[in-house]
Amino acid sequence: MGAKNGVKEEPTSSDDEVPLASRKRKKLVPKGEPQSEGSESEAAVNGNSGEDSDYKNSDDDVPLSKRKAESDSDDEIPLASRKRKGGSQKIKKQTKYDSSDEENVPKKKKIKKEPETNNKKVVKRTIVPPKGEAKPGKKPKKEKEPDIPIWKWWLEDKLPEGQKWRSLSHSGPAFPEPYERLPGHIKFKYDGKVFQLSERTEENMSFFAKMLDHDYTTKVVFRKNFFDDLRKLMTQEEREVLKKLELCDFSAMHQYYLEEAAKRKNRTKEEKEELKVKNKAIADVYGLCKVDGHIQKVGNFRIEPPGLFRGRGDHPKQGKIKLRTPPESIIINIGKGETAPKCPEGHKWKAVQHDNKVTWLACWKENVLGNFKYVMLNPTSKLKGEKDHAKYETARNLKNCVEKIRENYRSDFQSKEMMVRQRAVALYFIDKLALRAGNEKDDDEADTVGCCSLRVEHIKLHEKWEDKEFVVEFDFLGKDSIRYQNWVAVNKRVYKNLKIFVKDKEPGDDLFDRLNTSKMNEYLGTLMDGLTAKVFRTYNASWTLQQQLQEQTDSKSDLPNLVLTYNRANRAVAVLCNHQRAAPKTFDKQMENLGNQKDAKKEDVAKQKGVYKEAKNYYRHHRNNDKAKKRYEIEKRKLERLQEALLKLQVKETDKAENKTIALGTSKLNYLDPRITVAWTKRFTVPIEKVYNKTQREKFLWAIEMATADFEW
DNA sequence: ACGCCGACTTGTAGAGAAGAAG
DNA sequence: CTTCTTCTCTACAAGTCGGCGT
Repeated sequence: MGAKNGVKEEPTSSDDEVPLASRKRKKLVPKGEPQSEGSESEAAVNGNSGEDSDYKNSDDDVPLSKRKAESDSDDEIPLASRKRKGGSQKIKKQTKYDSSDEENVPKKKKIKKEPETNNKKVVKRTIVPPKGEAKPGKKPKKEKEPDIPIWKWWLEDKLPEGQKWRSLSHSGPAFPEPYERLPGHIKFKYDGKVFQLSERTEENMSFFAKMLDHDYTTKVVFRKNFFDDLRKLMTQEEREVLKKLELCDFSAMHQYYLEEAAKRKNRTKEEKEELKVKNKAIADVYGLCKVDGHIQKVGNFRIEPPGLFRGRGDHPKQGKIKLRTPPESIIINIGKGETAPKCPEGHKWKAVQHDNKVTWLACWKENVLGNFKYVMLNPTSKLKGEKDHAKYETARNLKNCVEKIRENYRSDFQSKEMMVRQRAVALYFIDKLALRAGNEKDDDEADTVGCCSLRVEHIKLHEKWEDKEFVVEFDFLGKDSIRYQNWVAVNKRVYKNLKIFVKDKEPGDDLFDRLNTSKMNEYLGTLMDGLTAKVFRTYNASWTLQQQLQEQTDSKSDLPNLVLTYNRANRAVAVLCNHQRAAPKTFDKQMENLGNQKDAKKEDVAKQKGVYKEAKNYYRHHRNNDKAKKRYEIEKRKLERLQEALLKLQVKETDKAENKTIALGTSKLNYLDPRITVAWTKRFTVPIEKVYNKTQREKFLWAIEMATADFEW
């Protein structure tokens, strides 16, 4: 499946055969080794309000949830008791965000004044009445949609550069259910003795108890982080007693939650229906908003519930407690002149702002990593659709100048300037292998890399590998700690350069020590407007899809085989982008089942063949017998249908086998220009629902409308 | 130049719904 | 109808990248 071969000629050498087929990739199951962080957290607990609270991450670790629900601001975080300056040399993260009010509001550059022009255009008032809670059964009154359906956004007037909307109203975010205490008979025991827990500790423990069957709870780092945080959030009395996680007996709690889960699963039809109605009522209020006069779906309108942080791979912060987010932490973004969504009784929003340079409706800062979380629109919205379209247009644009860029970097392989050489080689990888850019990462994140952050230890150079020359072996953990393993025959000059880059370096040293993503992107920007590293991924993915479809589609194929062709093209892209999934747990069994089904069907076919032949024979000798004729025809059709079914099974089997560890969804959703797919389905009259499910059709409605059968990328 | 921050896209897992098999 | 499988959808973590302040 040399998807990209033949396109990117490498004049200088034989590196065209990317041994895609030979890739062996597996998810690295990270072994959670100790990673002991020292005793900082202990200090945190003890120094709770003392002057020695100068521990790492002190800000992050301050138990926000100490705040009373009614508290009206963040101010009560004992600022005074915390040092924010002294000794901060070793404290990198800490300053990231501070707890004082102003500082916690994302400082938007120029949000202060909105251009006058908008005010004029502010469409009439909200249709989504702000509500404290969903009123089941009563939907917000619907207004009729404006003349131009929203998904034909390309027919609408463009907004001025940088402006994202003219008017915006919504109902704010929905909050998760409050914690429900365990029934009295569920006891928690510590060191064999029943112990009465405070509500907060019980809630925090419940997060752990619910996960007891999960692998996470066996990991040392996870357990330590959890228990450290748990202790910080305990009452004084609890802290004095509950000192070791190992002595905590969660079995009663765990059992209880298992039963609850079972109950949930065994809900009756009526209960399910009731629940559905209730959810719908919530979605009708919080799931919709109005942008520039159009009703649009909101994406993630629910505030994330509290729980334990599930960092992927070997994340140093896995297991830390993600606190419940109170309204006091949430910033609302709405149109000027709109009434802010109603805040839950007795609370108030952290702030209400009117910034039309951003697309989010609400945001808050999450306590574990200190990142912002946003409530944003659904992918079906104009705002997202337009952006998506623009992304693909940029990638298409790259198509026109990619050859020049390639020539460019090839000649840079010989530059006297080391940075330029490194940049050229890195770009070669980004282009040829669709690697991610690879920003630097902090020590308190999982150790993963991309192109620019590759280290010496991640590649091996082979003068000869199997039948190829100048092979680079890649083996590293990429995004989400997914392993990337590949053997690539490269341009000879690239190989020589790599030899130089590696020379006199330790395994842990940066391969491209003069390079980083900003330099790369800055450079790319000079080559083409809007060009950045990730555009290459989009470009190569979409280009490969089109190429594969063009090459592989046999217009005489029947429908199942056409679909198979599409899936194969899709798969070639997924392989290129290294989109992996864990092999389904029951994969082998499933394959076996399919095999059995196929055998059975084969038998049926054989049997039917006999019946058919007999009928045929009989008919041949009784030409004028209507019954014989009818029987012959019936048996014939039966046979055909069976053969068809067998074929389908066969196709299914191949498709499944090839798909074992490959995830198609990501590329379909994020990398493949939907217009290519749409054009293809139109050209070969494949029903669109064979390749896009409902959500996908909604997301790509713009492309379904836009692309004709002759669309060419 | 560089590090931090904010906003936005990309990515996998897992829950829940729907469908097929027994 | 129940049970097991498969598909769909949501949740939320983890990237990318531009801009700002120093």
